[in-house]
Amino acid sequence: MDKKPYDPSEIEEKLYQEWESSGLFEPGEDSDSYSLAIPPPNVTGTLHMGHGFQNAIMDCLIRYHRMSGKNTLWQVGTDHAGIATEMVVERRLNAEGKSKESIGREAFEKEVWDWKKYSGNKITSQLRRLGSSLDWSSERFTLDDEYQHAVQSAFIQLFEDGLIYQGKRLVNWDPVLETSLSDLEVVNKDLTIKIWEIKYQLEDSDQFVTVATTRPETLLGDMALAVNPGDERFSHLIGKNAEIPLCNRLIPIVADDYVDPEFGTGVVKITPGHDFNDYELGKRHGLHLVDETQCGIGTEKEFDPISILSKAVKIIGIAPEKFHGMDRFDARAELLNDLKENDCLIKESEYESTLPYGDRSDQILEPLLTDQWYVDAKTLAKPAIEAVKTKEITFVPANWEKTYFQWMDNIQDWCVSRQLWWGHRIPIWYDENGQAFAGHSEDDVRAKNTLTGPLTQEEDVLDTWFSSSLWTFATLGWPEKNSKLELFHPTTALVTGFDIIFFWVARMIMMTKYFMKEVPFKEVYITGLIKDENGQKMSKSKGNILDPIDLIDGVSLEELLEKRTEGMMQPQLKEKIIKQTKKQFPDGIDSYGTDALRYTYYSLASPGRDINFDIGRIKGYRNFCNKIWNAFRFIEMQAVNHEYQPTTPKADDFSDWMSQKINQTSINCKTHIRNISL
RNA sequence: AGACCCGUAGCUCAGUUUUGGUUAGAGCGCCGCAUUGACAUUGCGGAGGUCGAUGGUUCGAGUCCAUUCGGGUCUACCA
Repeated sequence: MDKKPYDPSEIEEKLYQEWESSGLFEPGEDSDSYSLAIPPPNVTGTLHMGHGFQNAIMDCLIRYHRMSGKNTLWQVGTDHAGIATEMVVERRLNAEGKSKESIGREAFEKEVWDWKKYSGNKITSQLRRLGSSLDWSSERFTLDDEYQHAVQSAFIQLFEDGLIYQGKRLVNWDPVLETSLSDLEVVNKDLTIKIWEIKYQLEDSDQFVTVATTRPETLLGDMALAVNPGDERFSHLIGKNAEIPLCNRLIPIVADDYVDPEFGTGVVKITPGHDFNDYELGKRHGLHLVDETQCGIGTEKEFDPISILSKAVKIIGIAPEKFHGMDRFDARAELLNDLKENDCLIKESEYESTLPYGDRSDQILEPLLTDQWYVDAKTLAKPAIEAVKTKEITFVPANWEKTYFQWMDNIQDWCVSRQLWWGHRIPIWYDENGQAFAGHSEDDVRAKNTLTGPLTQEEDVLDTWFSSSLWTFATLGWPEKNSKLELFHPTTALVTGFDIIFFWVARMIMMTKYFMKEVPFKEVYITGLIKDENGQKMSKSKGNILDPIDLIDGVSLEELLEKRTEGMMQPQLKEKIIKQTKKQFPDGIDSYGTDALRYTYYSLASPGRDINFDIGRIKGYRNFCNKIWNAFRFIEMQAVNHEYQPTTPKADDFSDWMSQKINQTSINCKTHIRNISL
């Protein structure tokens, strides 16, 4: 017998391989089933503490039920993560002096697939290292042929049922990635920004009105001014025209309740092509261009917003020639200058407001008028709301239901098209007249609609979350009917973070209710966020990221520093991060083993609460593992030394007490696991 | 503007609903002692808490109610 203390790395990996190769994690045929679907991690990503935490919980649940005799399936798979992955590959191309446009769509897709192959195994090997007893025999990827077929089928059915439509509307536009984003991908940041007051001359008069704006360049696309109907200061102006400075265009002054007389100057410029509220107001008043020099009001049908920005957010269209081709912010500076020279700029001041940023690109977004595909979320939401109201699905902890309802009750149609190349290409073909037909392939579309003319396929791809909203049933082979789907759907529980309740959980419920007529899962366990020991969110820019694998296998200081500083968006933070890391982990991080890590997660887990991960805790649990290890070593040694032979159990006080304790412990475990209080 | 969460020992956290009930627990850290044959990733002992504050309900409140302070999150936002 060796004299060494507990050394987890030696035994854990070997044991996992034995488990996996023996088929222990694979499901059987028994109808008494229990199933979980893993929230699919980004295929090119790496595991973070949150993954570690959630997988530890899921593994506990699945192992408990497996050992209780249930037929278990823990579905594993990865997500293609459209924008995130496309960005990474694009950056790599740029580093080589290439761009995605220069190599073309097909070559680019191949690049991404290569990248996926290169980095895709990393995440799965990390999941194995965490000891997660996933069924690897049924691993799925959201861009597998079978999964693609499911996504297409879902899209086609929604299209044919009239729940997906194409529309020209304002979307949140990311000017760097040059794609639309859904409302959820917008991050509103609180900032101190500038606000300017600008003079608009009244028609046939030497009088003017003053308008406040934070985006003066949108003036080039103004279609009206608006005042509150009850505001006596301006009631005489309603119905009159004003001239946009520098633009030689007259715009009507309209009355609308949207205008708050208390705010700014009480007069608002209306730019329906570049602001969501203005768009709605413009629609109400039927704003449209009568000719180049005059905007008019009319019916809602006549509403025709104008856009003065291209997809690269450069000035175009009806704006004066001199601004054409200028970036939005350059145009702003230039325009302010011109306004000043023409005595049209009255005031510049600062005020607290918010600006929309892209969650991936971290750039200021621009509302832009484009053709996009939308899912009728309001219709799909109804059964999804019902499912939670009737307790077909329960949230743990229950207070998340409130958050869920709050969002679902006010849900907006979901923009699902993205102007990217990496993803599920929208299964739509257009005929010569631009009419859209849905189908699995060009042949399919032709056959179904008896079309003979030329067809062109839609260029856009689908929002990644569209495909992941089908996750629980698409992984089981839907739309083909099969025994697996029968056996394991709905899944029993979902374990995930609150940050994707809207992105994923809500949409899964909507889609699954629609296609399967049942819920995707019966219980949603919402975990808290793993933060650092000071309660700070773990993030690359703060340099406080911990890799669960490093806690398991240990890491040297050099490696840790390398990891925390590579590929940084803000290199100026590098020194600070190095200093702080050196201080916290002067000798790197010890190897603690998977069991100690998971035990730490369990001990810190409390439904719905964020976790401040304290490195001290894991040390304690490693020592606890060591204790158990040595206790067994001791027993083994004594058994050998004393040539112990098992005999029939004798009734005595001590063993009665022991078995009673063991029984009670087992009952406690059952209760706690049922309540997911680990 | 609305909704939600947190505040308990020096630090990180249990305990708070279902069920209010004697001296409020754990790990780490700290102090003291012990110990080289399962284990120093050790053993034994100890100090340390106005349970954020105020008021209320109650025989009894960390736990229930109201108010309030501090920290955080989400959703929606007016030029």
